[in-house]
Amino acid sequence: MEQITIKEIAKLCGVGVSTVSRAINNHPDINPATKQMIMETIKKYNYVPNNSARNLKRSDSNTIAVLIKGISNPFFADMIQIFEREINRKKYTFVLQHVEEFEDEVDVAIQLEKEKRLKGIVFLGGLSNHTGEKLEQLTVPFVISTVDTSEAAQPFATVTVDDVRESEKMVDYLIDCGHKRIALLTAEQSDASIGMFRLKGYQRALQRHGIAYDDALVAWTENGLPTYSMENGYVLTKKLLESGNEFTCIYAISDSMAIGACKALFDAGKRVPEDYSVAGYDGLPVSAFYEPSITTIRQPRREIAEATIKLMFDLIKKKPVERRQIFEAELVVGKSTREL
Amino acid sequence: MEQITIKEIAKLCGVGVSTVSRAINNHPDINPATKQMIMETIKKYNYVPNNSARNLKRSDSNTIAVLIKGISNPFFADMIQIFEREINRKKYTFVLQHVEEFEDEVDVAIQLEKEKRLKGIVFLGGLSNHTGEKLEQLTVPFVISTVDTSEAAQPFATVTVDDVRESEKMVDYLIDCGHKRIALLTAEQSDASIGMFRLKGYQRALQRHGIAYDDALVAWTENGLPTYSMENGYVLTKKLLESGNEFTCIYAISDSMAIGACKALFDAGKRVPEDYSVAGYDGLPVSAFYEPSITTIRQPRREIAEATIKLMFDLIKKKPVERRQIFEAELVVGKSTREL
DNA sequence: TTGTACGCGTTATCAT
DNA sequence: ATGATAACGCGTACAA
Repeated sequence: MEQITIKEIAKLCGVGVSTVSRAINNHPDINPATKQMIMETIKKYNYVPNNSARNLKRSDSNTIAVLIKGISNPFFADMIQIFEREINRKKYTFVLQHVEEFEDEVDVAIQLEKEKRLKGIVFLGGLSNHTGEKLEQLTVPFVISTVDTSEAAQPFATVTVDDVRESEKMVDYLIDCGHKRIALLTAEQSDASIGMFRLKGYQRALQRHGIAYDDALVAWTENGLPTYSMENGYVLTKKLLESGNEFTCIYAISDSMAIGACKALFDAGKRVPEDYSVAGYDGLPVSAFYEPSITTIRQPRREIAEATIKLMFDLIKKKPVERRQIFEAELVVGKSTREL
Repeated sequence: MEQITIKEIAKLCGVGVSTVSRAINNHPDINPATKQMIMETIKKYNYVPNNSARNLKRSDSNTIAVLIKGISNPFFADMIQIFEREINRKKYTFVLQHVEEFEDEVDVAIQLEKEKRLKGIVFLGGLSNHTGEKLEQLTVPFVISTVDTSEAAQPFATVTVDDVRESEKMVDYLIDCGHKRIALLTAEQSDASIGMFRLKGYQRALQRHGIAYDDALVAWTENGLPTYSMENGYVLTKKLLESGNEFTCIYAISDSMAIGACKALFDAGKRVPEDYSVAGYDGLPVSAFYEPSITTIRQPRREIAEATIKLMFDLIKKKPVERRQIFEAELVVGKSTREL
């Protein structure tokens, strides 16, 4: 099957290519009759304009790309929907770009910006330890969503929660419930992002309440399992139980891990929360549907997503903005924790 | 910031553009010294080739696109990983393309094929009621994964399970457990795809066992909620309970709905499986971690994903293939159902 | 081994 | 309102 081009359509219609182009792109100065005739032959011959050629020629495009590392993370599910809806609502084109595990999201962004003549970029996930040198190669505005880079004096636009503070809030609550020996399920020891922040919040809460930090109660991810998965939560909890160390509560840095923890406890014949309290983080829908419902930190995902897009457009429109927006998360007390 | 092009790099290096091109694309006939020099200036000036121009010029690209409708569906999560891994393993480029809810996935495919000079296309999700006329506009091989179009004599390459048969298998099992009044949580009444198939399996099982099909036990999705969500399962179950109709078992056409059903039952003071048995479909990881674990139909997602890619490459290589591959799913008996 | 020049399919500028 | 033509940035014959 031969590639049909705009030239051939022009020939078939007995007009010039520019007229066809005008028809395609809804230009005003074209005879409605000619336009209709052209559109009909286009339909008839199934002509589809080549996007590469368009992007090459165009100088701008009203397109906003959302780059996601870890696209199947349930945390992003409804956020993606909101990005899509809000960007379309502004008559912009929404492009969702998946970034592979081994890829550098900034490299992908730089490439995509040129390829698609982007107007703006949203980073979702990943992007933890970037010095920012590379980010300066981006010539369009960008917003980093949900990743709290937290290094002071970041010039970048970010919309996040304060992971340290929220984590501390949770552990505060658990301590207030009377728990003193709180186990922590967390990321790899090398993690310098979310895992580290939530760990820091844990440590701060302990310290403020005069409880000694006990290494033996911290379960680091070290098998190859996906950090935030239920399976990892299960495995870590099992190891914790087998260690013989005593604790009355498990705080997992994600809801999925918390659910895995519950399952491990059930399998060991324990009850939640009667024998052990279990808490998570994120406020995924499943935390409310699990039985017992999981005590968690509900991140305002909708608000974060909406604020991200608003910030994006404000930057595009060069309005004055607050570049560093921090949302407050909500402690949701479920049935998985109890007072001692 | 000026767009830096291959020409400028050539000028900076004092060579012709073709030499720069050769350096970039790892061509053999180039002086290693020249190449290194060029690569250094490229790095120095942060030159990134424009993909649109490349795609425009190239006639082929060793790229395979995976088009997904409903990208945040947890059912696809690990499948995406496998696609990514397998395609990369074959030294092909993997492109994940999200299809918006209101978009026609075939239109997107046609456009993308031209834009990126694709070698092949995988459809994941969506694509229910296509007559196939449009699909014929695709000039590269494509595979439809997990969507059982099931209309006989489809000339398309598909990798699926037999949704009707598997659904029937589940209901068979429930009936064997002694359940006679089995409520069904299903999709919209207008659904002509997965929802319809699983309904059909339900009906067949009832019929074979001489149990009358009772309209009152079928809860159709009709609020605007996402069909396969926990929330929808919750709402439908609640309505079912309030209807006063008697039943001993709930069969939901997805695990998420089943979990929502359990929650609704718990909230109504019922126990699972003592008061009501609950079954799902899909075999998502969460079905095993939920308490009680959900009796479900475990679709072999890994195998389906791997077979999809294998079929894809066989089609590309024009090897003889079995165009219509049907995998068997596994009935996983959890603790959410019991014998009467 | 390297450089020149053309064309990929489209849009935009400038005539008409 | 319409048509010819020059870019857009790159790859690749072809010539050197």
